[in-house]
Parts: sequence; structure tokens; C-alpha cells
Amino acid sequence: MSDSFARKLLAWYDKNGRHDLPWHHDRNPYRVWVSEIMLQQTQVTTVIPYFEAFMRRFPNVAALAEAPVDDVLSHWSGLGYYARARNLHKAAKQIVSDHGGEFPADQEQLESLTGIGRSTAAAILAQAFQTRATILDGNVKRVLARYHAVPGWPGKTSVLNRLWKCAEQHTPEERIRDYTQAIMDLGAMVCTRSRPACDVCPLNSDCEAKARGEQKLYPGSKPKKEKPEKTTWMLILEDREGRILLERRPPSGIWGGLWSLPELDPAYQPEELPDACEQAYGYDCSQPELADGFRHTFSHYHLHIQPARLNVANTSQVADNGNHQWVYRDEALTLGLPAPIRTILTSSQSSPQEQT
DNA sequence: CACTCGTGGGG
DNA sequence: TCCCCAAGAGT
Repeated sequence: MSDSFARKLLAWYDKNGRHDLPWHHDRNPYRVWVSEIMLQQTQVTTVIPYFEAFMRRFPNVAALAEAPVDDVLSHWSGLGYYARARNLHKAAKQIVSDHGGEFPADQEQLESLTGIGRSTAAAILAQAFQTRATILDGNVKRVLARYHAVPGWPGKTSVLNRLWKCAEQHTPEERIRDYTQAIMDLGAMVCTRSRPACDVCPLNSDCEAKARGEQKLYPGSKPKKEKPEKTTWMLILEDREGRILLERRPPSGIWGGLWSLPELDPAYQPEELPDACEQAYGYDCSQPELADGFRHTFSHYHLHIQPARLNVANTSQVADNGNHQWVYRDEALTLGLPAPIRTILTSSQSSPQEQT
């Protein structure tokens, strides 16, 4: 069956699509894979410089598998969702050990690799192997929800399953690589979340939402929930030379695997800082100098971060548990420090830098 | 299934 | 300032 959906889409793509993104050149499975992981929940313009630096440092699967995980994490610093970096590294080792260093050209085997799900596996198949497979990312969800007027929030399983069926029905037999790129480009450039450019859309004559004048209703919006307010203490431990003590965070959870300021258990009440600090780190901190706290909004909660500046006389007091390390302030800025922590460090300096 | 992970951009 | 959300996947 010659679905006019794919035909019209491809004709539009040939003239108007994005053909010059960094991962479009030298399109091998490794480059497609890394780009797909980086692009998960992350915008193209953010990814581009990270992708290029990552490829210079880890040009192929073997290089990635051999590298220390810290090296991988530092190249991810600032991108967010750091589990992606740990999973990427783990999967590289799996590919070397279980697949002889070559990507499997098979949906099921790809999905068995850590960090590769249904949509990413399909993207690798379509773009690197030119094998028919169906993707469903945020762009495709939006295009299809409008085209077929699929009601409901795509985060809900029933809605998601409907969209997967739509996506599979439209997937053509020919030009699968171009089609996969085309439907994402349409979502990113024409069928945008706000103010879609329906007048230049190649599918506008068949779009159900457009026919009803209800583009704004699709896709259905997420049910809103109240974000809880959390409070935590982050300690700026400083020695006489101005070095700051950083702590390696556990591999899971927020900023997993990155170096950050030591954080007190959020269960401690702010009023109890000195006691809590002494329990956690075993030294006197009865007279901390408190900097101004600030509030940072995360996806699912608000976090009130309260920094406490402490001068530490003897570094061995706190650096002996294997999870702590002294680094210079300048080095700290180049490690895996996420935005709120960078803010704390820079705001504690006399000359703010690295702020744009 | 609901929840978690992050950072930057747009309305 | 505050909200939603973006080339999703793991738990």
C-alpha cells in the first residue's frame, strides 16, 4: 500500500529537511547511537558541541569501552541525565565483549544493551543499517497525535500504544533512513508544540486536528501535580589555601557519579546544621559562615539549597573515607559540576566568571 | 504504572 | 517568576 503520508513527507524533506547535522556525516552505528542517546530529552543545539567533543575523544566503540568511566562522565558534564553516560559506557563494553565490537543489526539485541530502548534501537536500525524500523520520539508523537487527533496524554500507556500503532502503519518500506529523519524534522520545524506552521505542512490536507481547528489540543497535556519543596545543605569546605573539598556522589540519584559539594542528609533540619555536620563529618563546625541560599526548580520538585562555608584546618579529618577528594577551585569548575553547584562556587568568589 | 533523572529554552 | 517540555529509558 502506497501510503501518501510517507510520500508527501519525503517530498517535503528533500527540499526542507535538516541534512547537515554533525551526526549526519559518516553515519555509522556508533555515531548514530551516541547522537541518539545525547538527544534523548535534549535539544539539538545543546547536543552539537558535546557530540563533537565526545567524538574527538571517543572516536569508536573500542575507545569508549577502554576509557575510564570518569572520563566519559566529564565529557557529559552539563548535559544532564548522567545515567545516560554510565549506560553508554556499560553498553560499549557489552558490544565489545558480547558482540565482537560490532553493533548487532537486530531490534531485540539492540534493546538488550543498557540504555537502548525501543525507539533508540529503531533509530539505529533505520539510520545506520537502513533497515525498516519504527521510532516514536516526542516529535513523532506530536505529529501523529495531531494527524489522527489522538486524545490523551502520551505518557499514559494506552495513548502511547495507540501512537505506536499509528507510527508503525505509516512506516514505509523504502527510504527508511530519510523517512525517519523526515518525520522528526517535521515535528521540530513545522509541527511544533506552539504555533505550528500548518500552512506549509505537507500533511495539512489530511490532518484531523487541523480539519477541526484543534491543533492546540494535541498532544494532550500532562496532568499537573504539585511539586514538593525540599531543603538541603551543601557544605563549602575550604582549607587555608582556598581549596574546596568535593565529594563523589553515589552512582544513582541526582547528579549520580559526579563530584559536588558534600551534601548533608536532607532529613536534617536546617536549624540543626552544626550537630548534623559534626555527625556526618566528624569535626567542629559550630561557627559556619552562611552564604545566601537559593531555590532551584527541578523537573519534579523545588530544591532550596543552603550553602554553609566552613574553614577546615586539617584536611585529613575529612578526606579519609575514600569518597572525598581535594581539588582546586579552578579544577572543580571543569569536573562534573552541575549548574547549582557551579553557582555556589562562583558566587562565593570575588570575581564571577563562566556565567553567561 | 508511577516515579526518577537535568539542563536550557519558550510562552 | 513559573510552568511545560525536549531525538526516553530504567527502576
